[in-house]
Amino acid sequence: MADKYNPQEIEPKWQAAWDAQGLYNTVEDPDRTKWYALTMLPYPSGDLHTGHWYAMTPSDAAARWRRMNGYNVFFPIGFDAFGLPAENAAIKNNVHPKQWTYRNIERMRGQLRQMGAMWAWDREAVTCDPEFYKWNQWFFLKLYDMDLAYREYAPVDFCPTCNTTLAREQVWGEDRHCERCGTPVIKKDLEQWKFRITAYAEELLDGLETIDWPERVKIMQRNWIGRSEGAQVIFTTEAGDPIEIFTTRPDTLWGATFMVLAPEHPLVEKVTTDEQRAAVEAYQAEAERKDEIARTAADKEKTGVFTGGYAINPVNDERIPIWIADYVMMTYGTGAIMAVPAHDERDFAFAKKYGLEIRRVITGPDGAEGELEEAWSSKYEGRLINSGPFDGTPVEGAAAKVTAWLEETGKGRFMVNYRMRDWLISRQRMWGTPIPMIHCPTCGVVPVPYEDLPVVLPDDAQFKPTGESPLKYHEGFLHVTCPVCGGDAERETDTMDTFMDSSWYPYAYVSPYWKQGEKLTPDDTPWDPAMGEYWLPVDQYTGGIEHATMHLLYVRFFAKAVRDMGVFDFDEPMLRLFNQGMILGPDGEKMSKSRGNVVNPDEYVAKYGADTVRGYLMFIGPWDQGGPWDPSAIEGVHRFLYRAWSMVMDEPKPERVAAQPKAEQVRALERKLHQTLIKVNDDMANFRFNTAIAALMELNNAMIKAKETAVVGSPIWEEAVRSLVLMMAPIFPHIAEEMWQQVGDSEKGESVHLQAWPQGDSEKAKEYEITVVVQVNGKVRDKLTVAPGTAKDVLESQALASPNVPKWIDGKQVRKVIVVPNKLVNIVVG
RNA sequence: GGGUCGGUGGCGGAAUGGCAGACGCAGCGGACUUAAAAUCCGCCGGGGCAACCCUUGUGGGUUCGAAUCCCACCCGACCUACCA
Repeated sequence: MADKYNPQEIEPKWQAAWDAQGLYNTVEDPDRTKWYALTMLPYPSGDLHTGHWYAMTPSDAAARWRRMNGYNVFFPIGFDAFGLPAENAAIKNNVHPKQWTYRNIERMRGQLRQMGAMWAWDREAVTCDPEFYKWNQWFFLKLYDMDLAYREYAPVDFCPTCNTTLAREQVWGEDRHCERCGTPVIKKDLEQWKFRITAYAEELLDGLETIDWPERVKIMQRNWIGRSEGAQVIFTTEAGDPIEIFTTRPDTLWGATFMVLAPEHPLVEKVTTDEQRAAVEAYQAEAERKDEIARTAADKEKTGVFTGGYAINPVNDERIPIWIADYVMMTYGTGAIMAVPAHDERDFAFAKKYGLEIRRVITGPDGAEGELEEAWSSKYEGRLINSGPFDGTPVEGAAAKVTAWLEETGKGRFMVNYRMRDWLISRQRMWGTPIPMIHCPTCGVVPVPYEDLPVVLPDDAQFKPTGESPLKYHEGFLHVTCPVCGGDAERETDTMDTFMDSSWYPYAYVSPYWKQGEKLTPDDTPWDPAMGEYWLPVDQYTGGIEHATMHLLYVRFFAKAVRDMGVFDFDEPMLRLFNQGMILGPDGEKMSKSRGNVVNPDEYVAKYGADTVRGYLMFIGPWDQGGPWDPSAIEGVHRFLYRAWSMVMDEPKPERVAAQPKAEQVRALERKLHQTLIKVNDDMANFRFNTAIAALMELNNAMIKAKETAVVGSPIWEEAVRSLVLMMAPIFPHIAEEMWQQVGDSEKGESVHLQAWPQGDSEKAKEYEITVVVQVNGKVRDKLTVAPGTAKDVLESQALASPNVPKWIDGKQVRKVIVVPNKLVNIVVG
């Protein structure tokens, strides 16, 4: 008897041995096909939780499987180390965020090692290291040079709890709350830095066609970008000020009976008459307040106020009233609309409520021209009426004709509008990358010269309990001489959104902290170009879907911008994406401290070992589905490892080894083995770990039985044992390594993780006899055991002659017999 | 309101047009043990003595045959929301 399976002993042993051998160190080998496998980098919160295990260990198994299949696999790790929790902890406990962060990172490195993953620790990167974030600043300057970074005074979303502005993507839900803390955001007018992501809107849309990403994510990104085609038309106020509008229905221009501006629209003040001013200002105040107190979409009752002003419709020179209403958003389109109540549901409701004119300009499908009960908005049925030169035009295609006419007459033009806004990257917090800009009283806003990078965060910052950035009060940080005129100036105190870090970290990993301590120039590259050339782009990315319209959009934008800087020449940063689901508490709810359903993986690792925890997480169900953690079900995986261990490690009984096995017993094991090899390989390639493990369990069960027969003395037994161990290696790296040292014979001493993945042989996997079902009218009545490939007519006659069939067809007429070779015979009687 | 995904034993799930319930958990019976745990062997959707019958959210349809395809509905999860 060999020793019992003892994960607590073998796991640390192998982790140390792999480290010592440098088994997972990165080697750029031009003779081997590279595979860049990446899992979203963790935030160093201080503890690796079950969610991390669920995201990372299956990624590791997939990466290991690739490696055994001959790829040179790069599987790096690092830390997304900037962000609010560090700062909040600093305020609470009076430690510098840097100390807090690095302490957490140290702890999490240890926990990550316990996973037994093939991390490329030699390429680790920590985003709060100045040698990392100096490149954020370098990128910022490059984007500024390219006019892709700019500063704008505009209303922005501000979280009063986090004390900072947020990107549109970080504002969630009906009540427009902060993604991080849940506080409803408020609007503030601020001078803020933005990245011109909208410049790439079209490309971001088109690029989706070229990448192998989940359809769900693509749909979310498409919706987020929100492309719509229409026309820009310029109305004018009576005073002659232009009011630009965007419409997807230029064919309804003659039906515009009023205009609506967003309450915040800059022209409101000017068009409002004295009589209406009080009402308008009251409404504006109300609308602003509505932003502050969660404006729910539940009450859809439309409200608005007449400004007293009028606009001229350029197509027919009609004078129409201008209203303001909060159903028009300042953040979409131009913040102003032409209202066509007859053909737009919202305008219809508004017109009804305030008694405004509803003028029909499109007939019904039956030619109806009468009064409407509700808005008629079909783009395909009906003809234009009351529309000047376009009377009688079928509505299908009318929009294009009107647009052409608008262009000819100079009243408007074709326009594509996007819902997506530019990326607001300014944050008013301290623990982030300082934006490398200087405010000079004489020269204005001036970039920090490249050679002066990095602008480093001070180590002695004093934190305010309010969360207000200490940078604003830090004399040493603040004061600077203007690089242009040499006069006294101040540094920008805003820092960058941490999504900046995650937008390029995949490239940083190929040669982290490259050019350490060196002065930077605009012609630098943020990583070793040779390394980048070999490893980039990422072949397989894995992570949660919650980033669909944030990180996963930014990272694509950034790739296009970096390409246009000339740093690399590909268009998409990640060729394949897989989104895992979410691991839930035993109660089926999201794990949270307040619910008290948090499962601590360290506890289970201590009890069962990392291999069991890895395997259990992969066994729960399909990886993209997630699911609840069942504390008793983990026993099943542990038992499997225990049984596999004694099956492989314990000597078989000598009398069984000496005996002569029956040929069919040998073939049965060979068949099962090759069926498993084919199945597991296919499952691993497609992230179907749950069924791969089930297949390994089946093989193990079959081998436990076979071990009690003379099959153990035949060569197929050795092959099966070795193959099982090899197939287990990606999911269960430690136990597989330990077992391999016993069964690996010729390769003895060499790691199981350096072995080639065993190949299944479909000939050997073939069944030599199969069961064919005999049905009468679709119900199973008997079964035949035949050789595969038995001819149709033979099957048919055997089926008709099978013992249990006659009583079902007696007295009835056989109308049809359906024979599916190797599957079934269905006798249709009636 | 719109979009996406899902609904299969007591539970997690397998099967994507051809024997529903692989694999595992829980449960039940047995062996070992003074006993228990662990381990091992067996049973395990429901009804019925049996022959058989019923069973994949509900109702319809296509098909020789449907968990799987189509239509309608119900329920749940996630995303999104006055998008002009």
